[in-house]
Amino acid sequence: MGGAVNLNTGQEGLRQVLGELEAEIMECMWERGTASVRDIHECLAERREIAYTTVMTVMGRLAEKGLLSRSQQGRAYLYSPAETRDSFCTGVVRSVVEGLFGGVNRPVLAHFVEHLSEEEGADLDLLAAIIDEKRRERRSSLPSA
Amino acid sequence: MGGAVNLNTGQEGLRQVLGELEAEIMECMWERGTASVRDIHECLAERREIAYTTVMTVMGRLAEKGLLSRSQQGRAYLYSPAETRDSFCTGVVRSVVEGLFGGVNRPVLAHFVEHLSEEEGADLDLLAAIIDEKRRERRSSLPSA
DNA sequence: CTCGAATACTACCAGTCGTAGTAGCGGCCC
DNA sequence: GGGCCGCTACTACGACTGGTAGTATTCGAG
Repeated sequence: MGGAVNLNTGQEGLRQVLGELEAEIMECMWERGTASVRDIHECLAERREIAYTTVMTVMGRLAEKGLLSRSQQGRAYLYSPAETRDSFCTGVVRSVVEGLFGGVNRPVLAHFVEHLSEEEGADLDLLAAIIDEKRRERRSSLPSA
Repeated sequence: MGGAVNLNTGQEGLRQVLGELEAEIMECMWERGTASVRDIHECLAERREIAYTTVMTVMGRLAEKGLLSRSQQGRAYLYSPAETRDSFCTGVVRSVVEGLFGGVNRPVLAHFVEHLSEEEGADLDLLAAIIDEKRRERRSSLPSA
């Protein structure tokens, strides 16, 4: 799956759904893929003072929430993100849209295209091209189901 | 501006950004356009028991947050939504997307089309049609800039 | 067996939200 | 004019979430 969108905005955006520290930690985790509490603590400690146990607690909560998965590794746990950043963000947006508009469907998309185009009008053509491509792609990869 | 999307999902979705009661109240407000605390209280009281002052407090908070605006009307305040429901929801999604991906731009849209199409594949054609229409519309409404 | 690293448990504080009581203010009716 | 009524402002509190961190416990290595 094309992880094409890697506009790493810092954790500003994650803050919509996560706490400050949680976002920061997830950002670290996505950068590394897999890490121990120690690793993340060291990573954060470079920038600011923070207790090891604080990091541990939050990572635990993150795991509870299903954002991180962990596997016992002898003495320590090894954590890894349950989803890619990309996938996670997409999921967040999806769930917001779903909640707000009752699903991602034609009227919603239409609505969005309309509103987006008011400000990012120029992208409309590009978007059309992309969709066209996807459609063709799809059509050829699904023989006739 | 076409307020075309009126899929009233109840306040499920608003809950992503507002509290339960806040969402419920906003829903009422959007239905009525303008109302006093009394009005909203009566509206809610039909469905459940709730103190007048509770409604007042929350409406006050909503006004503080800028979701409602109010104007003194002799003895009482008259509240009205600062934005339409549609506009509000769109704004929420936009801000989420912006925060998460750093703006609504081509790669993000592309990304979305890609992901959405994985599950709502059928909508792809419709979406394409809509965009096409918008493009044509735009082209004809903008003589030549 | 003992030490040390890592985790688990627990706690505390701040902020938000739902909930609501009480006080105060301004008109209206008598 | 005075008192009552309705409305607002202020205040409060409990639940929950997130940041922060201390203490207890556990488990492997030496």
